[in-house]
Amino acid sequence: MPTTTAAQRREQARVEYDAFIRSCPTNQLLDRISDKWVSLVVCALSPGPMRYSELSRKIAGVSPKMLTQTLRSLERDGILARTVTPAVPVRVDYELTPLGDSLSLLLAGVKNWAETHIEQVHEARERYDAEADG
Amino acid sequence: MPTTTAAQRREQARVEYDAFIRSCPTNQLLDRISDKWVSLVVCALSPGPMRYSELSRKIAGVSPKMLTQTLRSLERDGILARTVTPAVPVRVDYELTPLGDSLSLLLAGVKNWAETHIEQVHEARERYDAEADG
DNA sequence: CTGGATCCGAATCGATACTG
DNA sequence: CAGTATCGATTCGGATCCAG
Repeated sequence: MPTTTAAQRREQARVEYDAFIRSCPTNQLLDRISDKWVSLVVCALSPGPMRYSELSRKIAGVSPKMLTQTLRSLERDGILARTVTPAVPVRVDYELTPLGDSLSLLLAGVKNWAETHIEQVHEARERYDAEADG
Repeated sequence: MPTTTAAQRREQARVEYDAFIRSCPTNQLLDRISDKWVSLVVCALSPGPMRYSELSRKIAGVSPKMLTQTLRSLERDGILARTVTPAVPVRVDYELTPLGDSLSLLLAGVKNWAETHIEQVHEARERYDAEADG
């Protein structure tokens, strides 16, 4: 007789669903842009190219580790291009690709929605929290 | 002389920047919709109301804890409404509010971008990984 | 200047068991 | 049916040190 039934079946469902989710383009994209630093980097780069140290200063609170990590993954995804200029102090520039520009446009849409509706969200929160108090 | 300099200054910058980020509506929204389950719940609910157990089944891999947590925060933000019908087995329905509908529209836009561009991302990844190999 | 490697603490997720 | 409480596992992010 089976020592596992419900647990195994649920585990199975979880794995399958996980695969489904990961294969969904929307979720892949959400996973990507949801990263805390991604939108900031894309936003920072949208006016034009920037050096590593410039980004590091503009984004302020980011650690070298996270900045590099973010930059690398965005480069891998074709969102931005990395250009190394071999000099005595090495110079590295980051620049949005056309795909990156397109993404920054989408982000602008998100930003627009956020600015239009965030107040409603805040009001809803206050109502909700007020009820919780009473 | 100070034993802390760079670290302290960065810490300070981090705190300030953190405040800036959190006050930014776009980031607030991104934080919200980036949650693994949020988009799934909104998507599941967009055709119409659903009961807790229906959601639980439709979203499959979610644990009760995460489902409740997601539902609660969405309710707090005015994205969905929770309706309790006192009966012998209690009945609870969840339904998108107008704000939630609006959000699901935005999500549709995101989905559209994702489906249009995800292939480019995949191609970029393959190129990148191929270079890494060689 | 531009990062890579490592360690560690915090936060988060998920499974399980239990309640009304 | 609709959750809540708890605990363990995992993951993430930051600090630090080091290298090209």
